[in-house]
Amino acid sequence: MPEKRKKTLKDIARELNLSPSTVSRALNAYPSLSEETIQLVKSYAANHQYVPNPMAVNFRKNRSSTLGMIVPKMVHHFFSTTISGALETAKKNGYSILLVQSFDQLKDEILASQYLLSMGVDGLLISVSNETKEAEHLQAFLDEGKPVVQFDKITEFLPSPKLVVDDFEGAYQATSHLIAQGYRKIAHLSGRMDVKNAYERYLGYKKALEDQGIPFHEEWVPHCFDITEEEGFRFTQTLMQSENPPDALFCITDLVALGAMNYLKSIGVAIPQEVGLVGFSNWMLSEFTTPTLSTVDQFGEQMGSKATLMLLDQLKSQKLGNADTVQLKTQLLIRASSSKG
Amino acid sequence: MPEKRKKTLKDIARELNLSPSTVSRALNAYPSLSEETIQLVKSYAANHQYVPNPMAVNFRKNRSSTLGMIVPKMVHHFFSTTISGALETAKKNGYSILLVQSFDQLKDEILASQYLLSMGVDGLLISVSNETKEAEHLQAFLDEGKPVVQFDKITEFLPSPKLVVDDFEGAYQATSHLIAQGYRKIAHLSGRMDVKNAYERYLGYKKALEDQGIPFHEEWVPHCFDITEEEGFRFTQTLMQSENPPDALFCITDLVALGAMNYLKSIGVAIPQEVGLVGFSNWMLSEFTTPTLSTVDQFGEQMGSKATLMLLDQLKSQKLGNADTVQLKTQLLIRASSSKG
DNA sequence: TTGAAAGCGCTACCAA
DNA sequence: TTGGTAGCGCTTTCAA
Repeated sequence: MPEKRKKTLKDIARELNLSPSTVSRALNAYPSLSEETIQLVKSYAANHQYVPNPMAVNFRKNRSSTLGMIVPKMVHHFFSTTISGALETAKKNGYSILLVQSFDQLKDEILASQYLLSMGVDGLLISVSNETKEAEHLQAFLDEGKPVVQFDKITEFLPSPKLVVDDFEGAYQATSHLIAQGYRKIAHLSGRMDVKNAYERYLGYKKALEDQGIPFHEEWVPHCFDITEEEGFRFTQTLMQSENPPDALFCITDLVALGAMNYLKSIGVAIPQEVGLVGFSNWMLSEFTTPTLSTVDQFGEQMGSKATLMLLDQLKSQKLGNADTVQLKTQLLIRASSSKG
Repeated sequence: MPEKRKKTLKDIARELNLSPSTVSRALNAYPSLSEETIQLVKSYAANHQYVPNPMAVNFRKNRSSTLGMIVPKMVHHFFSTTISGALETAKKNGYSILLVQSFDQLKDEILASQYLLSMGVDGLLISVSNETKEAEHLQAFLDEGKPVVQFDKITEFLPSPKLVVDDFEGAYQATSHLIAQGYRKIAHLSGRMDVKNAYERYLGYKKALEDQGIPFHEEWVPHCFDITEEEGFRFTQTLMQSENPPDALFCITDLVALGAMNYLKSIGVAIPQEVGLVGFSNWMLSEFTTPTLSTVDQFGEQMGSKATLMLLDQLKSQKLGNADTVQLKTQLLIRASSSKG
């Protein structure tokens, strides 16, 4: 390799007959320097394409300028938008992001945490796995003085700031919309009740029914475990074949709604005329189904960005006590699958 | 913050009455040390949860253990699988990945390159934007002795190893499959002819027709510019309304095929009975359309992993001359949209 | 087989 | 307003 020796700060100091400290201060715009010196050094550095060695800076400042980020699975559309938002915001603030997937398994999440710690990240952004029911591995960050921000999928076992979507409200609105469209027998393809988001959506659904005086039937709330298209298909089949089939389905996520849609189409049920359908998360695919799928948008990009800012705030303030939960609003997107009129 | 002072290598040396160099050598399993000392140091380090400071190591070794990765857009399913594969492989080899998106714009790609360079990455993985017709900004990496590997979307303007999918062969197989199914009037919803992947697929399509003696009609090959569902819909409409409508469509990507499918369904054309349909890339959604969409899988995970290995190889060998192109096989996935029988 | 010590590039403290 | 200089934690020569 060409091995071009890079110019260092010391080189500049020598060439300019200044001390390294002065050059350093000039480059970092210290208040006490003369405007003259600052200009001299800055223009010289620019003209000789001096680039500070980031490794040296980080080493000296005892930080890595890197944030760890753990998500269940990055191929999930929502998480990829979340990551995208976090990356942009981190970059703008001089940080980079080290990304790891937990594949929704506690075991992998623990490994990921240890890995990030060993890589010396300055803080952690995490959306926990479905299996996470304790948080020792995350507490380890706090113990080292490294802030953590949880987003979307959170655990109460770790005292850190949390950023969530208002799942309850999103589900409430989705269900209310179905009611407003004239549906009365509304089922909910739910998730695991020990996963907070799923539980909140369930509660929002239930409350909406209650508030408009629609009876709630436990048997209309099957629980998906893996949250797949296949489960959506299968549970919808069971529901539709029961003696009292529903006339609308509110699904915990778009993928499940897609399964429901596919089953309904397979037996020739008209959507939305005979059965209404609403999903959750605004997956890319929901725009392109036939009919298009009504859903609840979670603003993933914004969430990733906001979570990063919350983490950077802690890094700046050097305070770790905060364990507040910030809620982001959702937005109901009404598309063809639930629009009778 | 609690500010727990971390144990350093020097601490261990003192506590064990050894010199720092010996401890360092023991931890890194140097050949010349006595087995005894190695064991002593290693177990002591483990018991006192010593973790080497990665910043110091990188600084000392004048590297960052970080690879830059530029992709057009990470929310695209193919790229997110690619990233996933790269992340895993990098991690296994002690490297992390710094990810940036170009949003398919040269301007952003240039900024991304400069950013990665300033962050001191050791090498670059890149899938170039549609706009990239020169490579000065990438040459800058080579000039600094940092290896580059291009994958999927490549430019010939940079002499670096390249990893691509055999687009020609994939398109050839897809088209041949349609012919084998009995379709004879096969259109191709193509892309920009100045983008290599699109051009190769176009050539594969054409060659397949030629080899089986099926006439080629230029007017059956509209060119998408943005590669969207909307374009798929619109161009299919134009084709189907022409005096000589095709009986099959091979689409440059699944999203375009989805648009085609949606148009065909909207006018009541039966898929695959009346019109056959094949996409490209195996987007997640292609499994879940009705009917399910035949497509060409590109093994994104494997591609990301392989590209990373190619980059690490160069890092190890310290040689930058190589500009070979490695081709990965594709796999035709035959699903309902093209299965008459 | 082990130790001593220099030094990677930068920042920040203490002086002047 | 500027300079001198120690030192971050580690690796790696050179010497023993």
